[in-house]
Amino acid sequence: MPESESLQSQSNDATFDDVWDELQYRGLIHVSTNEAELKELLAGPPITYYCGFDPTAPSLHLGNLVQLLTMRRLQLAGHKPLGLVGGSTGLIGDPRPTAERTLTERDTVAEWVGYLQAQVSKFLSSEGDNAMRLVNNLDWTAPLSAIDFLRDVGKYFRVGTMLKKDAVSARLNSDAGISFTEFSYQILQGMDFLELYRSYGCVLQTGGSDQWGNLTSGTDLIHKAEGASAHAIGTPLITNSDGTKFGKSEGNAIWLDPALTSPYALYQFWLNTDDADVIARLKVFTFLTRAEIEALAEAVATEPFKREAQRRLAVEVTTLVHGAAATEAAIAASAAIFGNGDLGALDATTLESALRELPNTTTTASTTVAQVLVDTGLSPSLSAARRSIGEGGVYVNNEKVVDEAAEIGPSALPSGMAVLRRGKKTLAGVFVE
RNA sequence: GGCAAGUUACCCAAGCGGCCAAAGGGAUCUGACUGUAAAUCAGACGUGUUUCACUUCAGGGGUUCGAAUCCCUUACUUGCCA
Repeated sequence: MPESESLQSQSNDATFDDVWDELQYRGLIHVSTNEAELKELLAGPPITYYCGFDPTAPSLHLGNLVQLLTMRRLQLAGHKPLGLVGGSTGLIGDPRPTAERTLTERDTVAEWVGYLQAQVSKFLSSEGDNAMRLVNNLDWTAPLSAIDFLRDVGKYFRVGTMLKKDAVSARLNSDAGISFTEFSYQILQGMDFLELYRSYGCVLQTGGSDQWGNLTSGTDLIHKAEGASAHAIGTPLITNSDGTKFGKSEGNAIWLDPALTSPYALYQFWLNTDDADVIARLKVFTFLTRAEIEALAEAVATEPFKREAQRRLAVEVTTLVHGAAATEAAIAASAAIFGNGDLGALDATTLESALRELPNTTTTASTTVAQVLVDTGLSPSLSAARRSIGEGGVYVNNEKVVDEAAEIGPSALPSGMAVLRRGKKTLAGVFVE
């Protein structure tokens, strides 16, 4: 199968001396093991590196995309990636700072492993000398008996060290405490790195800086068990300048799976990036060169109202994740719906495909607008839907709805289509039968 | 194993027999202002057939005219002791 056009067109910025400098420019290195050694290692002959993704959900999200793109940049520099999907670590769950995780069913985890593997494969090239190879830690963890685990692996770990890891100590200091299961997570991840070192000569692990404790767990283990030195790079946690969590829209995570987050929603998410954040996002989430990014930074400073940087960011990332065709559709839908406002003037085909990009529903003319708000997911309950109407925040085809008992039929276009809007930019499509 | 404290809405957190659908803060949503930005200000924020009704204060049972509040019990969490 030929590589996607997206992968083929990607390259690192040749104006950097080496990939380390580029990663640094893009703000992708928050912590790392010995910098000088790493820089040299990355500038030298191809090395094997890995990054793990745990199946804690049916899809990867934007946070994972940071890792995928970091991996891709290293691959473009000639290094060999191992994409690990954690069939075993996903069964355990890494300790979250707040509370214990609920264990996921084994069957479910196995299913999710398949989904994540497919997603990881999309972002890394599987061709050439440094093709990406998928690995699953269940392969070496499942056959291990508890006795073997304790004798061969456990001896290398000191409880004192384990307790000092941020993820663990945060939990010990909270009133949630921590189970032995989650406490042990760092050992599993350390084992993964050792196993990959032995099987593939893997000497570098990348991951989010919140995983730093788990990353060093592996480098320490390799040092103790093999007397060799291995490296780790922790990427920064992406944060919004206004202090809110990055990667959420109305409280929901932004997923890479188009069934969970539509290409339109993804495009809109990026389009709405704050001025204060947009340049940093371009560095992390696109393959634009330093020169291109600097030009866009200039545009943000001088003509912010054109939102050129946001548009470019939205196009780049949507194309990266869903391809050019889906991006075209998302742009067309956005233009149609956020355009001049005269929806009646739009040709039916364009409008229909735009509505198909949105959450949409088919209903009858006598259904109340409030009910349609609920059916399309724009409002969580009828109460909330009526409240929104009462607040003057609901529009059908750009006409404000004033009556809480209004029906959808009379406001629909002759074609039977209607654009339902709550607030300024939360939209849904309605097809009236 | 023993003892103690705790479990309140998305999160944190008040409430300690009726005035509790439950203070306050955060998050979120809407409106104004804008550039489909930020900041700011105002309002909303259990559910519904919405001047009323219904279901919530870890689960179950009880006391009472009446319970988030008192009692018993189960589960879980934390701490101290063994």
